[in-house]
Amino acid sequence: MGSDADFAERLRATGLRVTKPRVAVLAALGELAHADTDGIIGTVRRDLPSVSHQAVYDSLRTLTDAGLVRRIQPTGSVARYESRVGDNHHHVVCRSCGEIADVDCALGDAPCLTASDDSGFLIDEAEVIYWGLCPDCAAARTPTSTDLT
Amino acid sequence: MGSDADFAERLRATGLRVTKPRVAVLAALGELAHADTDGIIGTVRRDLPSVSHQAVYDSLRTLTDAGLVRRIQPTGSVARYESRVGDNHHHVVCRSCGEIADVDCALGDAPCLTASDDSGFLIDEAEVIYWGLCPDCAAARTPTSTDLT
DNA sequence: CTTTTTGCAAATGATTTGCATTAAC
DNA sequence: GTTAATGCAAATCATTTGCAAAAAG
Repeated sequence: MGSDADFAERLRATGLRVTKPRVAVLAALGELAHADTDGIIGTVRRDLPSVSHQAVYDSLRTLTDAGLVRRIQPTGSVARYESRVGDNHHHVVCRSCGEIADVDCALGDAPCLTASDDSGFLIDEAEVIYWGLCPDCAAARTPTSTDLT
Repeated sequence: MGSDADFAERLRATGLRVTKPRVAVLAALGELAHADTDGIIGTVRRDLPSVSHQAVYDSLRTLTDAGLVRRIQPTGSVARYESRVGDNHHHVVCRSCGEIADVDCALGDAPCLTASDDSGFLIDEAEVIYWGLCPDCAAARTPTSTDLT
């Protein structure tokens, strides 16, 4: 889903300079679902062995600010990134192993944007995290009993 | 909303030992809406000048694990805590100043728990963060134009 | 050529760890 | 009395900062 030339184009279209680390980060996010910085650096270094930690951090911040990448940080986890499709999707996080998967909100385009009392805030986005157990961790436990251990 | 004796009782009811830091942390969370560790320590030290950083961290973890306190961590923010009422409420976070307010989800008791595709996860909680601008920050900007600056 | 980005190293800041002392039960 | 929690200091880990060298437009 995207060649390097493709990523370069996307960067240019956003008004960003095309640099190797940035392209490599976009490529890495194309393969890794919800990678943390470590995973991203690892993958980026496959193509670009010499990238520094900070080049990746900087690329991530730039890309995030530009809206090409989305940053999420489930409570108790390090920052994770995903290539943002612009669609309105949310995440399921496994309480046990930290695995993350995408989910589309059942409510369509602007889920939950209707807070019953918004305290006067101008809300522009609703971010939803579903907490639970991934299939593997659920299977490892007794599905109905020992859940609170 | 809760005297120290009250907090002690709640701790006992949960099977936790009643210690000064824990009571003080609960008391602090009773006054502070969505405090970060720093704020909590500050408030706790008003009553208990000698508490250590770590006693508070430990209390917070214990209380969080026990379910008496809820930990939230909006992307790009430090961990924040709130006394958890057990009700299903969510949060609005100001992109500009970081202010947090509570909101009740318009959908009632189990909002958004219906993910269209749960990837096989056993979901037990939906955490919603509404991003936007608090009244003050919204007023500081032109409500409708310069929002993307 | 000019401006932005990289890379390096060191700094920061939140959170955790291990262990002796102390307090709760 | 036992067991668990505190306090202390040092460690860890993600992330940021400052500045010279290198690369992009």
